[in-house]
Order: sequence, then C-alpha cells, then structure tokens
Amino acid sequence: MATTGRVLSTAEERREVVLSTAVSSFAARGYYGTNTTEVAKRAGISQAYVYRLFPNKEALFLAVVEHCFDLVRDSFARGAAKARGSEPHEVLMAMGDEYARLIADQDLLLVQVHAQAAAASEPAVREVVRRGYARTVEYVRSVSGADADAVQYFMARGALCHLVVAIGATEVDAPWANTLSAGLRHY
Amino acid sequence: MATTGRVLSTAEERREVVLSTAVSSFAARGYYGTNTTEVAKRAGISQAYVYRLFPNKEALFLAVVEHCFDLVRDSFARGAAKARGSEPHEVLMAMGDEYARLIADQDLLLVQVHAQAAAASEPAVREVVRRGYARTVEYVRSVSGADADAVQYFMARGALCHLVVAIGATEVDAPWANTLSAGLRHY
DNA sequence: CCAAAGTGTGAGTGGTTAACCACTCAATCT
DNA sequence: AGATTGAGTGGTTAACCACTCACACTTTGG
Repeated sequence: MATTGRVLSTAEERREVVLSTAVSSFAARGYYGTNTTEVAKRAGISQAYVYRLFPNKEALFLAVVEHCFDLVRDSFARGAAKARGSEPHEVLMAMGDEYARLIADQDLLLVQVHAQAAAASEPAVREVVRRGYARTVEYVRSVSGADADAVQYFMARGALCHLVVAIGATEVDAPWANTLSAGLRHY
Repeated sequence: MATTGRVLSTAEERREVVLSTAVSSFAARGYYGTNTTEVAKRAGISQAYVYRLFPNKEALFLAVVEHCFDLVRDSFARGAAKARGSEPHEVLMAMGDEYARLIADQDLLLVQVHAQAAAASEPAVREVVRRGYARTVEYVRSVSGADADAVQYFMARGALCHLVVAIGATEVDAPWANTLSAGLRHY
C-alpha cells in the first residue's frame, strides 16, 4: 500500500479542484446557464458528490466568484511588487500589466462579467460581488497611493476590458473595435 | 360594433409590445434565466403566442437586445441635439447626460450587461452585440467629432456605469462605492 | 483486526421549461 | 351570407435540472 499512496482525495482538496475547474464552466454559460453535471464532469467526480462538497449550486457559484476575486487581488499584489518606482501611476501601470497577464485565458474575466450580471437579481451574488469590489478598490487605493480619480479611471479601464473581451473586440479589425481596445495590453 | 373598435392587435403591434415588456424580463434574469412564460405574462398574451411572433427564445432575446441598442442611440441623438456648443467635449457631455436619463429605470442597462455576458458563449448574441457597439461607437465619434481617445474614455465610463448599476453601488455609502460612482450622473 | 469516519457513486424524484399542435374566435373579403 | 385569413389559446410532451438517498469503498486509529 505505501508505494501507491492514497487513492482518495480529502474533501478539502476536492473542493479546490472543483473551484478551479468550475471557473471554466461558469465562464462559458454563467450562473443560470451552467448545470451541475457539467461542473462535475470537468472536476472528474460524480454530480452527486458536488452536493456533498457544496450545499447547493448558489453556494458553489459564490465560492467560485470569491475565488476569482482572490486571484485578481493576487495578481495586483504581484504587479505592485514588480513596479519600477513607487509613484502611483507606476504602481497602477504595473498592476494593470499583471492583470492583463492573469486574464489571458479569459475564463476568469468572464466569471466576473457573469457575476456582475447575476448580481442585479440575486441578492447573495450582489453581496459577494460588492464585497469583492470593495476589497479590490480599497486594495488598489492603499497599495498604489493613487487618488480617487486615478483609481476610478483604473477601474473604468478594467470595466472596458470586460466588454472588449466578452465581445472579442480584439479579433475584429475595424475602427470601432480598435477605438475600444486601444492601449489595453493583452497577452 | 363600431363603437368598441378592434379587439385584436396586428401581429406587428404585438411584437412591439412584447419587445418592450420583455426588456424587464430579460433585465431581471438574463437570457438563460428568463422563461418564455414570464415574457408572455408581462406582454399579456399566452406563452404559445410568443412562438407565433418569434421563431424561438434566442431570436426574441436578440430582438430585445437590438431594441435596447436602438434606444441608446436615440438617447445619444437627443443629447447631441441639446448640446450647448459644438465642441466635442460639450457634445459628449450632453450625450452622457441624456444616457443617464435613459437608464434611470435600469432595465435597459441590465439587458446590456446580460447581453455582454451571453455574448461570450452564444455566437449569435456576440454578433448582435458587436454590431450594436460598432454602430454606437461610430455614431458617438461622428456626431461628437471627438478623437479616438475621448471616445474610448466615454465608452469606458459607460462600462463603469454598467458595473455601478449592476451591483447597486450608489446605494452603498462607503469610500470604495463613492470612488466608483463619482461623477456619474443619475436621475 | 475491526470499527468508526470519511470519500465517492448509481439510481432516482419532483419540478420546470422550450417548443408544438389542434383548435376557437374575430376580422375581412366577395 | 358564406368563405377565407389571421389572431390567439389550452393542453401536452420530451428533455432537462437541482437535489436526495441508499449504498460501497477507502482510510485512519486504537
């Protein structure tokens, strides 16, 4: 037995696997459009076991959304550490660059877009998204030292980024698409 | 007979009623989350008749999204007509103000948010949303005479506006919420 | 070695939903 | 008045989905 190691994972390990793989599922079709069978398939477990790991679909979605906010925050932290100087605009620039790297695979960003949409009608989602943005804005402000205007502009560019990625504007070669995506780094 | 007038509408009239009322339905729960019974109820017709007026749910949603883009364009036109001067920034300001009036009831804006989310996975939706933004950006540019940078900034503020409304940031009295929604007019 | 605790599943259930069809009634035309 | 077209509905169905439960297997600790 010792040589082969464990066959079963711990519930905590499984939950993390589910959280990561569910990002892709929810990214593709959002909260209402994603079914738990799909989530289970991607995680390599039975659909029933999803319900052992999470009390219901909503709790799973909320956990996924929080997970995404965590990843965004981590990327900002990496960016801040890499900044050339400590001037607010230098730090913001570095954060933006690291964020661009993070969302290269798109799934993460699409979850944010879907969460934002669901926030309008699902109170629990709204709560989580609000707290996520609260932490994000506060983090950006305190670490960069930028004033409110600069932080708002930073977030506005992020929001524009959501739009550009969601409609795939970078794949379109037309004046309107270039106008929207000008200066937004992407990898 | 003559005094009561017509009892039945024409199909075209009905389609327009459905388009208008369906905005609220899709605003609340998006494409996947909205069922056709709900749409029918709001329009005051039977669910079956929805399928006489539109070939399927997707076509209905697409028509609603296009309808919303039309309304946005109309509001920009009204704004441009009201502008104090003909300087680009004056025209943009007036357009933004009229847009703020338009989205006071939120449903219209929420449809845009949901459409943007659905655009990522539904090719047909993506096509309509792309065309919608293509027309919008081009319209803003040509009517205001602003350069690409100013137009991008205008659109970025619009995108930020989507976020602020979706999570109800204006109802939260906290630094992060004030930072996000600063200077965004709302009625 | 055995029992308790924990991991994992197959097989279901009740409820919902998009789409369809047979049909009725109102309006118009000849 | 009778025939024809178009508006509108009730009822149904096949698929789907969130969620449950009884059961089996693995691991751990005494």
